[in-house]
Amino acid sequence: MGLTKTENFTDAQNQMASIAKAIGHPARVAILQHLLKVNSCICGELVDELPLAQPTISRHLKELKAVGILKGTIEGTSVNYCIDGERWREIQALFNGLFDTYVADQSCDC
Amino acid sequence: MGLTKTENFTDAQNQMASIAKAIGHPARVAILQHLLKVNSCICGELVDELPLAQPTISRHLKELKAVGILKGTIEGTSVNYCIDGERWREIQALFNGLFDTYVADQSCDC
DNA sequence: ATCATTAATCGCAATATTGCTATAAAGCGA
DNA sequence: TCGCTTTATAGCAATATTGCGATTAATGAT
Repeated sequence: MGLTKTENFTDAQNQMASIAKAIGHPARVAILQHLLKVNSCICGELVDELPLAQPTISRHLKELKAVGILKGTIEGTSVNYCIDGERWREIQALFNGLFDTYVADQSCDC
Repeated sequence: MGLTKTENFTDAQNQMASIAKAIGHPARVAILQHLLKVNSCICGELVDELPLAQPTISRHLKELKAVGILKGTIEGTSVNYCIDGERWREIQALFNGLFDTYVADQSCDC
């Protein structure tokens, strides 16, 4: 039905999924990479950088902001976007928490 | 249009996005967590574990397999699924490659 | 051979996502 | 004020995703 049954999963599982989903689009990966390189930039700069229309970029920014990865500060007529460092580290820890659960001697006959 | 313009992004960006997208569903997070706990299991076990129908679980497994996170081995009438350890570490490195690009003194006025 | 078990696939319906154009909203400068 | 710049939103069309029931395929057991 296109409708994820979020109510059947834990908050932690849903949160993990939301963040991964936010990163799960090449345009949003590109936005993150650009922000990592230049620290902060306005929407228009990304419009010049990426092959997508301005409203599309704006929407992708909104989604990254929704999961807390980005912060946006109004600065006159433009909006300054940057990565939320604290949240960034938090997310990294969240992912590594999952990754590190795999133990080297994990035995399986596959 | 629901159609991601993958051709406008780099292979690395698309790969990163595909993997994140695969993890970006609570059912798939739950599947990974279960596999991390029990090392390997068959589809039916996940059907008992998760509140989703068998065809739905099967589909989620397929998506995780598509990006290489899981391996499945036919074992009689059942299929044994487990995490591909090598790929798992590879993916962890890929994510940390992105996360670690953030430097602590990343200055921004947000 | 027949039946049971297990998993994958088909095909559907509902919802979500992506991208665009057109438009609004908000601030700045002349 | 009027226009310019910048970003967000509305609204649409196309495609993708999610989930299910029904079915198929494949193996193993009787």
